[in-house]
Amino acid sequence: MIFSKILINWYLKNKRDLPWRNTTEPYKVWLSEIMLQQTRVAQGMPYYLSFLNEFPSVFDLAEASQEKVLKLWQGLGYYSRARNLHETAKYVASELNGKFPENYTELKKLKGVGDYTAAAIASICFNEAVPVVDGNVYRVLSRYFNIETPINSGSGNKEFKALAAELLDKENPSLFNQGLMEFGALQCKPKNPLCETCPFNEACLALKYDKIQGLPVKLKKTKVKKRYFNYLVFASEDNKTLLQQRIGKGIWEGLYEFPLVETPAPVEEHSLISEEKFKEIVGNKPVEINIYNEAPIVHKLSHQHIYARFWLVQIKELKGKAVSLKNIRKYPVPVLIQNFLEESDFDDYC
DNA sequence: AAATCGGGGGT
DNA sequence: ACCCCAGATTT
Repeated sequence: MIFSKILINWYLKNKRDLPWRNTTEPYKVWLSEIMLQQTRVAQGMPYYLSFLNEFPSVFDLAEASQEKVLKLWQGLGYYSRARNLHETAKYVASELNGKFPENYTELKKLKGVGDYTAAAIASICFNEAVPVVDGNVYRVLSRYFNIETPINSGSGNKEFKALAAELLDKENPSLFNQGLMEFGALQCKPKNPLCETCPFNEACLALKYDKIQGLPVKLKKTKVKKRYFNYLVFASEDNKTLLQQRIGKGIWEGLYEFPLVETPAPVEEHSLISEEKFKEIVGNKPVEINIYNEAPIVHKLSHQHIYARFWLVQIKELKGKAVSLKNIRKYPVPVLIQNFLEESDFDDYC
């Protein structure tokens, strides 16, 4: 039997019942695809549901503040997705009268919509015969055809996309694409794939040559950097603190955090208070600071390990943009800060 | 082509 | 510890 036929039969029998599969509304499919980029279904699911609940249409999302969008996105990671999501919603609502583009080429022009996502939306919503190539597709095809081209190389992407396009069932692109991804997620898993019950186990070349473990081939991992964060947690007598929004290119752009003194190495109090950044934040008047966590909290991200220590700064009065502690929950913050707030009950003071 | 951007789960 | 996840964007 032909590849696509077997695949679609497998899919119809084994697919999970997921909320974004009960619709072809571009808004809902787009939302799910953005959220699921580099994100497991189980992790993205509650965010998908809360976003749809809060923003039933693209107009609702467009009208929201960026802070509200980021707050709802908090904990999902890759926050540029949320910023691009919001920007695209505003564009679709105001420039396209709320109607998403209806083909791959036009979809790809939207911010945050790349090769994969444009193909996914085009095929699922509009039955356009364009192949999706995500992590699942790389794995399934590399194994079935015993392809050793690194999947994260320029030629690799082209090769797998061409292969997927060739295999694609042009009559059923939606079923085929979703089937191929679902098959990778449930059957042809990265570790311990279910080859015994696999409908392709007689044709799969990787299984034949006992190369399941070694495929797909992926090039190097970039080295993990270590960073040392010293957060200054102010607390005034009228229950206010200082938060600042991260700006610029780096991590957590747009999220809020306590005033930060980053140092190239771990520091103790005497070194910390002599840092220029510390003086800039605290000012000239001497203040008493107390370490909250002697042992740094290690916050591990895929490309950097952050060693964070929190310093409590009791102060009489905070001027300017001080944040009332009872409002602190409204701000979008990194998980590192969220964890501190929960552990310390810092926001329960008042 | 390589680096950057999160957080969580599986092994 | 390392890898992976319905990748996109910038350098």
